[in-house]
Amino acid sequence: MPEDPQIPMPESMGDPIDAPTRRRLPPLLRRCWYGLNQAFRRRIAHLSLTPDQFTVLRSILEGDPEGMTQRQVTEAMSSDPNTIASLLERMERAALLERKPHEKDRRAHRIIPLEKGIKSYEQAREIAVELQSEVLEVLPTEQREGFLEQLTVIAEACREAAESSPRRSKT
Amino acid sequence: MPEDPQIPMPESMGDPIDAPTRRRLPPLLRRCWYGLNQAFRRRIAHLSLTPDQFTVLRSILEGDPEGMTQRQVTEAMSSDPNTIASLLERMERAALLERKPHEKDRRAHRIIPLEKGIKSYEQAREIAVELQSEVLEVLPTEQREGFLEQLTVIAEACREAAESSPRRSKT
DNA sequence: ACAAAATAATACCTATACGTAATAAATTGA
DNA sequence: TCAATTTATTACGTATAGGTATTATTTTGT
Repeated sequence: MPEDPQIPMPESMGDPIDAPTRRRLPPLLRRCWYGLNQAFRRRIAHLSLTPDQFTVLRSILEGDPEGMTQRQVTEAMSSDPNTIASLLERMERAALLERKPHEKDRRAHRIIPLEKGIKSYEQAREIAVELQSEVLEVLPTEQREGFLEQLTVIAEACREAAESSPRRSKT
Repeated sequence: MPEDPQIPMPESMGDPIDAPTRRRLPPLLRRCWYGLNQAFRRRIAHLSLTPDQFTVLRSILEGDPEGMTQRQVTEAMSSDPNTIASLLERMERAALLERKPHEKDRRAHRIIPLEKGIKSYEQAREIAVELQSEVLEVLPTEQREGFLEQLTVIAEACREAAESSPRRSKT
């Protein structure tokens, strides 16, 4: 598709990699994530659901409606056990799901979606699909799959960067 | 570089756009942003600086070291006035910057970086540059600029989606 | 089998994210 | 000019992000 085999190279290519004139990954990801999140939050506010609560519901409904553990939800959401614990606590209070003792592992809980959670999820999902299409539409059709593939590679690299950056000294 | 002019089309292309088998923009952006942030937070923790505080310093140092208003910082960070207000308050307490009354507009403040903020920023920036390179390296060189361009387009679309999603009714 | 290490959650803390409301000052329009 | 509107910031409340420490269990190594 590129009419020129040479890589298109903007003038800014000569600038240092962190110059404001360069396209930099972190600010771009920041704008993407905050913008997408804000849009979604506002569009589903009437459902009394937050974007993260939606993501929890998506994770457990697509993952294992019979009951993932909190740890599994944490992994599925690329999140943190602390964050997930309080998130699930609020969602249980809101009757979106329930936590049952795990029959095999008495340390763990099974997270079970409730009717209210399933219904809210289904309504929000339509809005999510519409939003995603709206955003992806700004890329030419032929570029979309390639872009998402590259983003997948970058996502994996980010996850690895996080894992290889320990909290304390690498004792 | 693609050996086949045809767009590579995974089998999952036949699935509904929100099927778990499809590459979906929101989960990918989530993994990218959280992973990158977590990695950066851990790598600069010894500087007593958070990723957002770093972003504030970058914004004012690249924007106008003579004193942007909080509103301008808010725009530069694709953030929210409330968030920025408390962020700046903590940073002022930590002596990273100071807020001076604006000489033209008595409602506004000028945000001035302090020595400590500049020093911390410079140290963190090297880590940020290294991290960004590390992540981008997983893409073949020829794909990087194109990817960042597409991400720029997506970022703009996300921002527009957020702006066109009002908090309340569009009264 | 048993002490040590690993694991699932929780408790508690600080930092963001952002909604609503209030305040004060600047801008606008008749 | 002056009342109405807009704008910059703060105050306050709830939700999320994630660090450290603790508890309860399970798994491991010998």
